[in-house]
Amino acid sequence: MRTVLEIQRVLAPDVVDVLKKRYTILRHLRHAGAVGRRTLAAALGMSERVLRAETEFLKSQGLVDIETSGMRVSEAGISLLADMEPMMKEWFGLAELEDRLAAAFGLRQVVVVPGDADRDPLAKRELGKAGAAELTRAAAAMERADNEPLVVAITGGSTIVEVADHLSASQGLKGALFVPARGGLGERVELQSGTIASTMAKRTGGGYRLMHVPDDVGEEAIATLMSEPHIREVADIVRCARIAVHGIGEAYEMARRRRVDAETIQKLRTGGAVAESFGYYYNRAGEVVHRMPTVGLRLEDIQRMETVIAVAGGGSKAEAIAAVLKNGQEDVLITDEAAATAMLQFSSLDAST
Amino acid sequence: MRTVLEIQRVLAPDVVDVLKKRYTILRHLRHAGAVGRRTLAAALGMSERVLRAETEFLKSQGLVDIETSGMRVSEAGISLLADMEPMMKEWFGLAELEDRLAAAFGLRQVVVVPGDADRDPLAKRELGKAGAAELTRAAAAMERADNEPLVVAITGGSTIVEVADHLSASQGLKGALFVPARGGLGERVELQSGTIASTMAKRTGGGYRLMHVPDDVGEEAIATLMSEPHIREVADIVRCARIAVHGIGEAYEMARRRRVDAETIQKLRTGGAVAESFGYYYNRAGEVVHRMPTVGLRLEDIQRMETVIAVAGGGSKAEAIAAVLKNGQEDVLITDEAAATAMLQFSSLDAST
DNA sequence: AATGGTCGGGACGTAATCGGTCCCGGTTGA
DNA sequence: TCAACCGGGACCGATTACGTCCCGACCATT
Repeated sequence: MRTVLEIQRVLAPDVVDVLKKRYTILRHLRHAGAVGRRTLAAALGMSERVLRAETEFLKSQGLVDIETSGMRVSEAGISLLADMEPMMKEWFGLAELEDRLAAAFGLRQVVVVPGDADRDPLAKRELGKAGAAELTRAAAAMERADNEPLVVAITGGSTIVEVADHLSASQGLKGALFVPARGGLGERVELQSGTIASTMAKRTGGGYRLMHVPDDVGEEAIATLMSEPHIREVADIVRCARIAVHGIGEAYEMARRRRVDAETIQKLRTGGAVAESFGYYYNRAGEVVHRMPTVGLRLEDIQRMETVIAVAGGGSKAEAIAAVLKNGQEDVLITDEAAATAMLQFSSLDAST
Repeated sequence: MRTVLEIQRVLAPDVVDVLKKRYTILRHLRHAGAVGRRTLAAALGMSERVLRAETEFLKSQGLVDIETSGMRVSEAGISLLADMEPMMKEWFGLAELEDRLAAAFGLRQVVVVPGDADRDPLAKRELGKAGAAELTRAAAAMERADNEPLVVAITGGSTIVEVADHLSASQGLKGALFVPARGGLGERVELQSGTIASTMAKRTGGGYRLMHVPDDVGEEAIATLMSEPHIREVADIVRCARIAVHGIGEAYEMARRRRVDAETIQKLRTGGAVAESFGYYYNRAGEVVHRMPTVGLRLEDIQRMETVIAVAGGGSKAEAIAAVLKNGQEDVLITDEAAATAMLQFSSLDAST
């Protein structure tokens, strides 16, 4: 039997956010006493208008009193706040996880959604939603020349599909150009980066480019391909990408899905590969032990990038995520509660050995 | 300590509606099996588009599967539905109350909101919201000549203030003309019908007219006033009203608030007055025992009206509401759970004696 | 095999809402 | 006395919601 809250998370997923927002406002307001809209909005990092809408709502519910000197929480509001405190603790536990992860892996920002993507499809959707939100925000924050489209590099995987599905048209992403970070990597077509890039373009009203590169070609064939003008052109665009959104996979799982040859498997095994991202395989220390031979982004391109967003969750991926983050290209991580908890355990174990 | 649900009812009142809507869709869908959008929309009385948005959401949550033959509830949906059933019963209890009230008092439609307006301010707000929704719907359903504004007659009272506060601009009410149903009845200004009419006009973008009639004048003075062109003009407009929205009060309570003279009090007492509405006082049988002398709507005008909406709640008003409804001018009743339950008790008592 | 009805999905224009921004007159506290 | 801050009002572009119609696919009946 599910709880009321779980049912709501399925049937009306946004309410949790709304509740959290209003709770936060009430809390700050109780702490700050009589304070005005602009001051409060600045303190909470909200825009004046949305905070205004919220406070007007809270006023209409009789939870805050509005006086000429400012707003303050009413008796009813204080009582409600007290009743909410315990049930909010659970949700705000995530904020603490975020801070600890950001510190442990040197990230600019971390978002942790509740649940475990391994077991709960909802958690995966939440990952996608959060990823889409971060991408949108990152794009909005970029300074852009008018004539130059914002290039966003995308990898494949089911998690990134979720990100694509939660994107929508916005100012920041208007006219953005979505490109696959790397060429064909032998996935199913609906999980391939090209498919995802086109979805994103469609949903945001942007454009996209594809690299039509055959799978399973050798290093020398890549060199030949790169001299093709079509491929070359797209590859050049990809290297101008300012944002990248990528998933993270377990090394062997990815190798299996991509049907890599026995020789490579052996290489991964001797190298102790645990993680895959962007077609690179990493060991637990975050060192690259193998690189899929295909065109597109190289590690140094990723380093140059302004915002690299990793989206991956599920307890089973914790080790892989930690490994990739140790390599240290990422700026933003979107993950779930299960992975976050496990990652912190890994990282404290490493620190102690 | 409040329950999660009660907290939500305060902090996010709309979710209950959303939940109910989605639950209803799931339920009907489970019952109907594979069925299409249009068919389902017709069965549920929704527009095709909103049902589509909902089913797309339900699909995105994995609760329904969409096939070429139609939509059907998925395994996960069935399990969720089972979990929801008990918690929904509580909310759907209200639907049953609505049906019984409609049958008992011969009403076209009844809306029962949860709670007790006597004790819970939220219930009163819900009354206002439901009243505003019904008014909007009634207005939208009217056939209107282009050049003739839709006239809506309004009474006073705190409940109708709530209705006004929940109105917003809509197509149906565009250009509507709000008028006080009757002249000054000696209330506080913020509870007077004129004030409310102007609020409604402002919120909907419509117009309003006021009757500037002094309080406490005799019958003969009324006749004189009616010959005044200004008064006369507005009174004529009022009588063309096609919709009325009114509150219902307890007889003595209203008499007290309006500071009526001792003689009238005596008249009310001998007549057994229990209820007041539109300035008319009713006994338990629904007979008019007194009429406040002022200009505006007469009982026969109300009879002619296309839609008369009564909005009143609170257990203490149950008897008064029942009395007014027995007179039988009303088409639509908006009330709350406490009043609804008590009214049904009254009505069954009456039937048995 | 033909056909009429219903299916999901796509598209489009308009109404309504949201949200960023600025302004204003009043209040307050230094 | 005055500057800073207050709530409320207003405006406008961006975004969303929604009514409506169309299309090709599919199915059952003819």
